Amino acid sequence: MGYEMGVKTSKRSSLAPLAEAIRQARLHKGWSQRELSARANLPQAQISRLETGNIDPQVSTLVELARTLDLDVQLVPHIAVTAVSAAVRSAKMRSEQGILGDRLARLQQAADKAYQVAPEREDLGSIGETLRQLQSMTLHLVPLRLEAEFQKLQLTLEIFANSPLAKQARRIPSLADAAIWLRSLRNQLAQVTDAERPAYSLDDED
Amino acid sequence: MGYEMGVKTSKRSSLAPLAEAIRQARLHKGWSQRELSARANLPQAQISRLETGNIDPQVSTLVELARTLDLDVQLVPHIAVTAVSAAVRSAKMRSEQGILGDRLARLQQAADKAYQVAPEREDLGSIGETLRQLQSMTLHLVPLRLEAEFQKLQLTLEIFANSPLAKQARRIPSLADAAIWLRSLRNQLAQVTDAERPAYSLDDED
DNA sequence: AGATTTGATATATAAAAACACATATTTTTT
DNA sequence: AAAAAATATGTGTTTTTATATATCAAATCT
Repeated sequence: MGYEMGVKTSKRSSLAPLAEAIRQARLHKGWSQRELSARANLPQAQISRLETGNIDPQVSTLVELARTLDLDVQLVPHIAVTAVSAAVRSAKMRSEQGILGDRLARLQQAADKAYQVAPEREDLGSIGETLRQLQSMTLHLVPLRLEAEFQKLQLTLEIFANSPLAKQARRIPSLADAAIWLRSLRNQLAQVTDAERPAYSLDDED
Repeated sequence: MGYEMGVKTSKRSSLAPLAEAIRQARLHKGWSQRELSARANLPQAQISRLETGNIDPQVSTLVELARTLDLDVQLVPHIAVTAVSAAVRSAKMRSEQGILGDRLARLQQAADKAYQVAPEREDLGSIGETLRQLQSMTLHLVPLRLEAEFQKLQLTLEIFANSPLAKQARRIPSLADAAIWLRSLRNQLAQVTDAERPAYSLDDED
């Protein structure tokens, strides 16, 4: 199977960074190849081949994938690459901070509402309080990994607040767990703010 | 000839900016399609078709052309495009200012040398003086259009300084012309520095 | 453990680029 | 105005992607 792949591989080696960037962007959105394939209207097989560097796609294919992933294909002068990298990094950071802030605000609102429904539940009070504290902290990290947990908690809180039955439900372990988890998260962040290194890494796992 | 071009054009419309960027980069280098074709090791016909948007090239083709033109194909997050544009603009500006400064310094050196050879020629003295003034000015524009003229002048000065025969040549109109041209250029720039708009446009002619 | 999802490959067909030429058509130079 | 250079376009062949579909192995979820 290894016949005549000399030219191919050399030609494609320069494409590897682009392929990897596409993959990372997709993972960052939490999309599977199939999900991306549906959104970009391209076969999943094609995306796999592209990401693994087994093809040298046409520019329109790359552009379409990029567009779907909120990316722009641009030609950057070599003399500007470092400046551009810095600009991208800081723009990303700002954006993710904003996303995190919005999430925390919505969570806190949901927690407050739930607490009004059931003021006897200490865990709800704790959750609201911790969320308030988290918001007031200047975050030195953008803990993307937490988004899934946050989403679950948001849902739980909303269901609790809106369903009149949920109040007297026999047990809602997720809420108690969430209270504990949130407090420990706040403690970790407090350490960070007190001049320590981040407990959660800032970079992606590559 | 216009049969079935619906899909093609729509697919390719998003590529137009890239094609145009390649063309502009090539023109900025002062290269013909043939020159680029030789450097990038691609047929000229292919470059023409790409620049006119008549094909949807493979990514390796785009990357190879870009690399030859000192460009990098990058995926820029939409949220970062404005910041990136700014970064690119300022990096370009810094670089071009540097190029212009170097050119002026070399010109002045050549003019001085020529003046030493023939101190009786007033035009040479004027040229040297004007070049000195141009260098000391903070330039608000990057007059790329002038590079060709500068190059010619540089050559003329060097030939004059190095050839012992040139001194008593019957007429060297280019030198006298250059002296006048340089002075008028300096005057225009002086106006600019005195709060006016640039006489030469900063942008390219598109 | 079993079911589902995910990513990588395989195959066959259609479409398009890459290529090497040749040749117009425009633009620039002299 | 003529010559030369630069760009666009045409043709036939080869190579490669794009697409549809199926399958397989591995990771993930229940």
